[in-house]
This record gives sequence, C-alpha cells and structure tokens, in this order.
Amino acid sequence: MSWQNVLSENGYRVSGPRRYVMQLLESNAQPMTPLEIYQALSESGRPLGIVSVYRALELLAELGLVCMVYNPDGSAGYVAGAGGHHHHIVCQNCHRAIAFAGSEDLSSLIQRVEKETKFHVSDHLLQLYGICPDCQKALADAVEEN
Amino acid sequence: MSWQNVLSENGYRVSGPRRYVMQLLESNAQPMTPLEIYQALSESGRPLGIVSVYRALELLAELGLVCMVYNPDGSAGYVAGAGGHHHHIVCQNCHRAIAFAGSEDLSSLIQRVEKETKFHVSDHLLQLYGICPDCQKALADAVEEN
DNA sequence: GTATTTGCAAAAAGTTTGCAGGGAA
DNA sequence: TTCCCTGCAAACTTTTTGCAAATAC
Repeated sequence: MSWQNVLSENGYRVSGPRRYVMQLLESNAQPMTPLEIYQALSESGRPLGIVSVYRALELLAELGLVCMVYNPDGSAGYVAGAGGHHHHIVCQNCHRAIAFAGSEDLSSLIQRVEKETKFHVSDHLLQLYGICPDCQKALADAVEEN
Repeated sequence: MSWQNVLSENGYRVSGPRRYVMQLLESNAQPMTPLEIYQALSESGRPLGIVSVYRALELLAELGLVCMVYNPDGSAGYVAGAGGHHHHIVCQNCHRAIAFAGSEDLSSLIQRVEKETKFHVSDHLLQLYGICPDCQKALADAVEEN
C-alpha cells in the first residue's frame, strides 16, 4: 500500500507539505532532521513552513511511514520507513541508512535475557553501524593514492 | 575501577556537580534528562547550575560512565553505564533500565546482514523493551482487584 | 461546501557560550 | 599555588501553540 493510501485510509489528506516531506525522504537515504528537511525543500523550490515539517513528521511517524535513526554520536534523523517491522544499518562515513528485516535472529538472545532478568520482552530497537560498499571502495581508493 | 578513578586517571577532577550527577544516576535506574537531573538534585538540597549538569553529562558520557537510553516514544535519558559494552532492557511501565551483556548472540545476525548488504559492521545499538518483574506483579494484582 | 491543514507570529523549551570567581589537587 | 571547574547571564537553537486563511476532498 502506498503512503498516499495509508494517509487516505486513515482519514488524512494528501497535502503538499506531506507529499514534499515523504518524497524527499524516499529519495534520500540519509537520515534528516526537521530543520534539514525544511532547508532542503525550501532550496528546491517547495516553500513550506517549518511548522508543517514538524507536523508532517509527527503524523508520518505515527502511521509508520517514517522512522527515527539514531547515530552513535547522539544525533538522530528521520528516514522513510519500509513499513512493518525492520531495522536500519547506517554507514558511518556517508550516513546512508539501509533497512533490513529479521528479528527471528534475536529470539534466542531475547529468551536468554528474559530468563536472566525476568522481564517480559515485547519490543526492541536494533541498529547496526558500519561502512557501506561504496564508502569501502572510496576509502580504499583514497589509501592507494597516498 | 570506580568512576572517581576514571575521572582522575583521565586528568579530570572529582567535583561536586560531577559527584551529584553520578550518584543520582547510580541510585536511580530510570533514565533521566538533564532537566530532570537538575530538578532532582536541586530538590534534594544539592544546589547546582543546570549548565554543570550538561557539562558533567557530556564528560561522563565521553568517558563511558553514563549512556543514553532511547524510549520507543522518542524520548531519551541518561543512565549510569556499567562500562564496557552492554545493552539495556527498559520497563515500559516504570521505565527502569537494566543493563545486560552479550553481543555474541548477535554475531550470526550481523554476519547475515553483512552478506546481504555488503556493509562492514563495526558497532551496534540494541535495546529491549518489556515489563519488569515488579510491574508484572503489580499489573497482575491490579487485574485481580477488578 | 466543509472540515482539515497550512503558515505566520509568538511563546516555550532546551542547549550552548563567555567570562569572572571559586575550588580540587 | 595553579589550573580546572562552576555558575550566572545571555544568546542561540529547537519545538510547540493559537488562530485566520488556504486547500484537499
């Protein structure tokens, strides 16, 4: 189901600002802050208020169409979310975030921790950090030149 | 090694504000924001500037003595960090955060994702969310009463 | 046509910085 | 005694709110 449909079927309208924000995040794998989104859209000739960016993100996040990505340095940003349960792997060089599925790999860890802590686990947050294929190549080339 | 030693050995002083912040976080498993820390300390008769809270947290985080915990609702706070590599499991009812070790359980997942995405993975963020033993009991009791 | 959504302006909340005085080692 | 650290005040950044005009459906 397209994000337009998700909006409609939940009784929300497909307005300009919501479209701009969604299209930008879909075209750009880098997590972006509200301010960055606002600036990028303004510069590309889509004048909109920053307030609309905040409100669009709040709604899109609630509907699961975008989600937060946290960086090791404490910064965070929004990326288009594939919908459903997924995680992100983030490049520490170019900051691109790629989604990956699979929580079944976690079940044995979760069971172990449940036994150890006596918690009932119902949800989790998992992100991986590393270097993407493009940056591996770029970094290797840079070394060669020296 | 105690946090006092970590400070000293890295050339930092064991000052009042740093001590207050560290002691508060150690005595309290709930993740706290800078403002919450400031208010709690002020109310318990340890007058200090909020600026010192920010600066103490920045330093303590850099030294790995405290770390960030992210909640599913987007809020976040600091908890005393056990040092070394660990993760947190957070109670969705009382917000207590307990540390647990063990990233070896993740290695098969990481290998799978590396193969799929061609990333080189070097770090990760993992948090579990659930209900702690105390809250399980409290919630069960509450149901009985109805 | 109607109810939702936008954008402005302003307020509120959160964070950072410069600098003089105070305190740990 | 020395240099690091604190706290204040102010600046700055980020986020939220109220309300009239605009717009999707």
